Amino acid sequence: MSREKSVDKRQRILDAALRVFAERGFYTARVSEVARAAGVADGTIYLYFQNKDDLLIKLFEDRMDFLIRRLNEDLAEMGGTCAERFGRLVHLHLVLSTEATDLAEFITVELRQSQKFIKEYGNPRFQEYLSIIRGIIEEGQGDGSFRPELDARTVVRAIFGALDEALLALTLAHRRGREVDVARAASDLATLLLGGIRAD
Amino acid sequence: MSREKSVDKRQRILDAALRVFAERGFYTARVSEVARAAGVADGTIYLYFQNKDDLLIKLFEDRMDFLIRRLNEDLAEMGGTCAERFGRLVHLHLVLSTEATDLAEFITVELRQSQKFIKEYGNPRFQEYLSIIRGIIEEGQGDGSFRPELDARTVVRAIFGALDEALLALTLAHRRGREVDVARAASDLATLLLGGIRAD
Amino acid sequence: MSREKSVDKRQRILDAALRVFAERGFYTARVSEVARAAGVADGTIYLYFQNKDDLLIKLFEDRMDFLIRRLNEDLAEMGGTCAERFGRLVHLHLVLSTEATDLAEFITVELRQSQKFIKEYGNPRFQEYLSIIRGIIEEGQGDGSFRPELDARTVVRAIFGALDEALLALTLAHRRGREVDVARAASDLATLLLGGIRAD
Amino acid sequence: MSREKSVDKRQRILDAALRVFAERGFYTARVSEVARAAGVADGTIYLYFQNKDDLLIKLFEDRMDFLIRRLNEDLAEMGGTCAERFGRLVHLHLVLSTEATDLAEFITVELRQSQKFIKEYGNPRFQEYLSIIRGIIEEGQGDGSFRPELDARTVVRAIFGALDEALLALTLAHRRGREVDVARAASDLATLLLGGIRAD
DNA sequence: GATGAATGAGGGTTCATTCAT
DNA sequence: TATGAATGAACCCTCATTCAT
Repeated sequence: MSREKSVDKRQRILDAALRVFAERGFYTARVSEVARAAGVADGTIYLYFQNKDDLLIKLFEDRMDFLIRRLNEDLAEMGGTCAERFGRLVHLHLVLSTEATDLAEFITVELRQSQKFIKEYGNPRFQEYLSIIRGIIEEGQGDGSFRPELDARTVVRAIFGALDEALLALTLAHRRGREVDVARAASDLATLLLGGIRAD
Repeated sequence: MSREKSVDKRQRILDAALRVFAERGFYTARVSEVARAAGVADGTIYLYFQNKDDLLIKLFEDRMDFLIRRLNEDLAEMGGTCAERFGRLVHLHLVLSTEATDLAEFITVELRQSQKFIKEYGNPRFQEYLSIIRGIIEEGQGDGSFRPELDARTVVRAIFGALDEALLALTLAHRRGREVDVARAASDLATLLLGGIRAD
Repeated sequence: MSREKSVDKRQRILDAALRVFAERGFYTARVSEVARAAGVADGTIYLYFQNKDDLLIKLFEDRMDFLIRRLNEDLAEMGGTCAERFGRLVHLHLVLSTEATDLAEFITVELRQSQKFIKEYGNPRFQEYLSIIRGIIEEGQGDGSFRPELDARTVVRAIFGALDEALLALTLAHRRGREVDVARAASDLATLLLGGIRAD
Repeated sequence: MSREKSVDKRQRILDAALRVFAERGFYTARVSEVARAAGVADGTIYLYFQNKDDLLIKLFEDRMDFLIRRLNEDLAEMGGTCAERFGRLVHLHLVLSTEATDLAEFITVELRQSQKFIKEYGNPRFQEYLSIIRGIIEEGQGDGSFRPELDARTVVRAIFGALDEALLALTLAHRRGREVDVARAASDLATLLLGGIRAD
């Protein structure tokens, strides 16, 4: 089987794992469920991943890489003020709730879950995501548009928390079939957070 | 055995579960570990709780009740403006990172974890906690000190997210033995969030 | 459950393991087969033994202890010359083929099998069994009834090999329902081996 | 690929299997390990052997054929008395411990292992090897140099047992890097066994 | 109530074997 | 022939839960 197809199969397993983990949660999900969802045999998963934990880690890395790349590309091509870029970031984050519901649920619910992520694994991709936010904040502080006296790390962490929780709320609402006005939520959230960081 | 002692034992199990779940995570933790930590036999846990899930739910309710009561009492006796009360709330939330580290870790990490909480269980205590924040926001919007055009629900959710994430960051930092300036963080966070919601 | 009964259950598992391992071989045997043969649940085995390997080791130790004790007691009370004692030892070894067929098959087939026994585990009980034979040989060399120029270790090893192989042959014959004249075989074997070690 | 090369590959697999089975034991060894050691793909093994069991059987036959042929040729060209031929046989058996360590370990450890060999498979090559020993014994009994009253089958079996155990002991000692005096051991063993079978 | 030995369903993982290339 | 990715049956072991004491 060609390298092409192998990459394909690995990706299919990751895609399936995303769906299954989002639906059932990592610990509740069965490896055999992921296999079935991917259309492969149970054993095949172990050709591409060391074990169930490794699948979680690799899935997390894969999707964070995707989000980080998408965010970087989008912000790179838009230009604009820090405030505008910040608003764009908020929008891009929240829009996952409807455009990539599984991913949104996976990120919001599973990110904190495992000791492996938060403690042992260290989670560099998460740090990278935070550093994108931080970049905007510090740029704004540098050009005088954002309040300089606030500790950027605290601010960034708070902003991510606000985004993440909002995303969770929107995602669950969307899952339950409720109408979700992502644009409005993004607008409100951007207003709120910008109000807090903007220099007078 | 008297009612007194039974209540005692139930509480001992809850306390042990908090420690063990904070340390190991709900799914990774073993019922026998909770039993050992509580100084009771494995079977005893099932005299007070239906099963492991029920233990998690009851623990969550128990600690949220504690937090809610503490918060309500503290806010009730302090009086002051909405902004002052909001600042107090932020401080009380973050101070858990050093004064109740296990609880902080449990809340921040386990709260999102189980589908049972978020979807099936519905999680009324969490809603109650949110409603305390909401009360302050709406009161502030009512008396003109807070910006009225923001959707209170979105704001509340974002604020909780910011608090929760900040608490997580502080808790993990504390766990790793790093010096943590809770007061500073609380001050920064209050400034940030108040800046966002305060009327001009 | 009392200590008494636990010991009982542990022994029941060992007895069952002996039967199953003799019948099926260690690697081919399933833990669940041992459990069924012992009349316990699969998991119960793991209350008394760390894992399948440990069960094998403990079984080996248990039965070797039994054989060693039996041999020592029997030889202790019989007295007699070294040659007579040697003849008795041969008889006691071979009689296992009909009086403890499972044990005979287990010892002859499984003793050499596992790396764990021969290499890693080191196998002190086996050494102890050899030392009983060695004691007789060296005593005989000491009192001039056995040839002193032979290296006792080589002799002992060869004697054990002869006994073991003879036991295997008798056991398999017995298993196949053939008439087995253990006394004759023991007599021939004793004659043969004594002829080799006896001083002229 | 020519017949020549195929035979080559079959032999390479057998050689690899000998090494791997000696090192790891049949049940612990993986087919993929044999394949890697042979420098072929896993599937290739199944072009030459029906399955893992068959590989073991064929390997056993191959090496026993080798031993039997070597023994027959060596004994045929040496001539001499039965006692001398017997001494030669002992030496040839034990010398495997240093000149063909893997083979020695394979024979001594794996020969008894599988029920398949002892019960189902019946093991004609092993019988053939025994019959060589038996030939010498019976010839000696016929010409009056060996004691005629001993049952040849019992004697042969005992002799093989002694040889086999001695070979195992020497092989393991050699594996552990200890100095092994094969000639001395062979001499002692021949003396011992001849003393037992020789007519007075 | 309290115990903890016993249970046994269930799941992650392995690995002999197959078969499309 | 040869390959090695893919398969999936099988098995060891765990651990939440029960229940006789």
